[in-house]
Amino acid sequence: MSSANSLAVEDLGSAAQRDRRKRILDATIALASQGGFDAVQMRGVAEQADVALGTLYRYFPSKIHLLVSALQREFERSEAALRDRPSDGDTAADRVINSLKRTTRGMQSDPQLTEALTRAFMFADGTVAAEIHQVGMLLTTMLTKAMYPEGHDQLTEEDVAIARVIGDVWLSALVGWVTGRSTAAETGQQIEVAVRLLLRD
Amino acid sequence: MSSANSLAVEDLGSAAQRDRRKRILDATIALASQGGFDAVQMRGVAEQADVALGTLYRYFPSKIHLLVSALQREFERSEAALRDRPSDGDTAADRVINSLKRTTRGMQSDPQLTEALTRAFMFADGTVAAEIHQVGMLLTTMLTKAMYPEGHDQLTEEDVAIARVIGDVWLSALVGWVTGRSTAAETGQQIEVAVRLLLRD
DNA sequence: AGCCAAAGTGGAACGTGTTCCTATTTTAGA
DNA sequence: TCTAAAATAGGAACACGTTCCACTTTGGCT
Repeated sequence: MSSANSLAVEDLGSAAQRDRRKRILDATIALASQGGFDAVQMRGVAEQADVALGTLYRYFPSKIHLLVSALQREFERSEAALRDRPSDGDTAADRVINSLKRTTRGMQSDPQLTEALTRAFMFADGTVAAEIHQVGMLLTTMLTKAMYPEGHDQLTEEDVAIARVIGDVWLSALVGWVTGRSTAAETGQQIEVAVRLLLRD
Repeated sequence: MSSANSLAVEDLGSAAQRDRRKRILDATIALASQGGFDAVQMRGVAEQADVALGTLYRYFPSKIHLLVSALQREFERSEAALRDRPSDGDTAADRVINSLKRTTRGMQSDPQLTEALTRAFMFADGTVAAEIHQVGMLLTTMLTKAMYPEGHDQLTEEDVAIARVIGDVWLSALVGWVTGRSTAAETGQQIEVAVRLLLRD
């Protein structure tokens, strides 16, 4: 730990380090928004974040780590937005569909960024397991909260399994859209069909 | 078309061209089996296939195209095997689970190859849409045949939707396994749970 | 204040996917 | 059989992710 009296699980280091990390992720997202995965070039990120290339690699050991970390930050924002203003609807299916469509719409409003982050996520190998796991947890949380907006003492195994399946379909649909294999409308349709199959109240 | 009396939809060219193509895909699969995605290096494939680098790129415009084409060929073999000897079982769910587990087991017996092909598939962009679509069709065919082994006059939209969702989950599970985020057992479990949720007879 | 380890800088260098070019070989058609 | 076009060989060159190194700056401790 960098400071003896810190109790945080994640040690984010000094203020200067937090600042560098933020600048790097900001630069990453700016470049990704502009030109997608290919436009995120390590030399470019370093320059735009005003950091040496070696420093960039000290913070993020690969381009994939960098992009998945950016995804994590963005996703946390989405989840927070959903927490602030949950989707309403009469049935669990409606609420889940609404939540996913809102999130999807948000991502589709910045296609290049979404392309960059999604490609990185799908390409990530075992060395990025920690970050990937974080994102998966966020997604599951998001979905089960939509299923049980009041909160629930304990989720059944089936609840979690359903959330996981929905998450898988959502990711596949997103990949299809990102890689230009399906339209935004088809993506929405795909998600809706899957959710209605899985959550027939 | 290269020959006036060919009626095939896919023009495979002269015998020499078919042979080159086969050699290239053989070399690709050999290298992938041995060392996975990273071991498939374009110079190495060219050398092992006894073909110039430029020729390799004439046949397959990128490493991703190359690997997805290899996946397609392998997948056609799997589908044919399943067609020859369909999985039996009392319910649609049982047959689908058996089919997927057989296929999955086959892939898991060559982890490096599977890693290479799966990563390529997930990373593919719109320029590979044609090949990707082929693979998707094969998968859907495989699943609907397991659902209705006797054949069916016409599949309902729901049938196709279910097959698609199952395919998505299967791919996600495979990616999880390939990237070292889940074990073979978890992968099988994940598929089984999804199928039973979707196909409750 | 002075010291030392850690962090950062700047940039060279390497590997691999991809492009490009010229010379040679193969193939199809007159 | 001869010729023009297409395909292939062989390899240089380029781009970008990644590694490495020598040097400088920063920050905490005595």
